[in-house]
Amino acid sequence: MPATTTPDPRGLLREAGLRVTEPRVAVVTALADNPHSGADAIYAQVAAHMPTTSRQAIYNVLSDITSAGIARRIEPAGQPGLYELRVGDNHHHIVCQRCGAVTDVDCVTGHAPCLTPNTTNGFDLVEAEVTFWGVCTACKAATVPNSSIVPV
Amino acid sequence: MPATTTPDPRGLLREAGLRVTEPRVAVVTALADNPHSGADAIYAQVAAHMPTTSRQAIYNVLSDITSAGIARRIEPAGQPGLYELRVGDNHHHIVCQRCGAVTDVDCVTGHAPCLTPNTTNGFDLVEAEVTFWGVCTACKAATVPNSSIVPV
DNA sequence: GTCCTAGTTTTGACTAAGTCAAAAGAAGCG
DNA sequence: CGCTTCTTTTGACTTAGTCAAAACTAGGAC
Repeated sequence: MPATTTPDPRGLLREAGLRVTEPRVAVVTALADNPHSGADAIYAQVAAHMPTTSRQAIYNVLSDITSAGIARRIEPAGQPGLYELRVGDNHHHIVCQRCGAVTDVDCVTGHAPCLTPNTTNGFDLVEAEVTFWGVCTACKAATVPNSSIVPV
Repeated sequence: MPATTTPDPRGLLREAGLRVTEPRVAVVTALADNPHSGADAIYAQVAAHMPTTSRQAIYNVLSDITSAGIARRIEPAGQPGLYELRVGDNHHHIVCQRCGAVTDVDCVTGHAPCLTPNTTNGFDLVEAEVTFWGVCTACKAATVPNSSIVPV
């Protein structure tokens, strides 16, 4: 009953020039079902179906598919690295300061860098990464309203 | 020779309602001299003058002055937490993808959130954090031009 | 000036997240 | 069907940071 929204993991891998193996298919599928997951969450999900999987394999696969351009790694302050399959559209994220929930936000301009600073201090600018911080619906509704994980 | 740009560490601490102790003064001074330093770099700098200092003391002080509002913690992806004394002006950062160097960029609007997404997915928006990624002058000039620490 | 007490610092063990490297195992070409 | 190269496993290790209890000290009270 997991309504696999996956656009064919095997195809994705093959197109990226990566060998199609069980762990890789499992990781891509897990990411398609649960975007913005960390290595550990993915490991848990994959290990449920494939108990022989090692945590190291997950790290390997994530790093492989990230450098192959299938996945992207984001790292909001105070959280371990999270991965998502949505790549190349230069979108951004809203992160909940209380529970860490992450959702996507479309980029206004649609191409990188979507913003430019008024002075670059001599840097060659490649990309602007925008992270919106706020409080998600669930946390707004929660009973104890004052316990942020990220001090403002 | 260290042209202490410090606006009186003792005053800063006292105004924030914190006890003025040697480790705290040393950490604030170190941060004033070297903004965007990590806990370890600060520890090295402080320990040079105060060899009895413990790494834990540095973590305590950093966390104290951060929650007192004297310092701010930033955490660019792939790097440990960095601290700076410049607070309350909602500025942003440019980070070098090769060497990790960080410099400040003034915020265009000057107040938080300086940007708003076109959909908040139900989140209450608090702040927009912008990180510009690029290549610093030194790395542009470096001999080996292709070894980023952050894959694009 | 001296004492007291809450707030600080030290010490040292511990956790989380991730990396490194060598050996065992499989994908897919010929 | 076998070979070669790429993957995965195993397990030790590193880095960044947290937790908790004991020792110490800044600064107000006397």
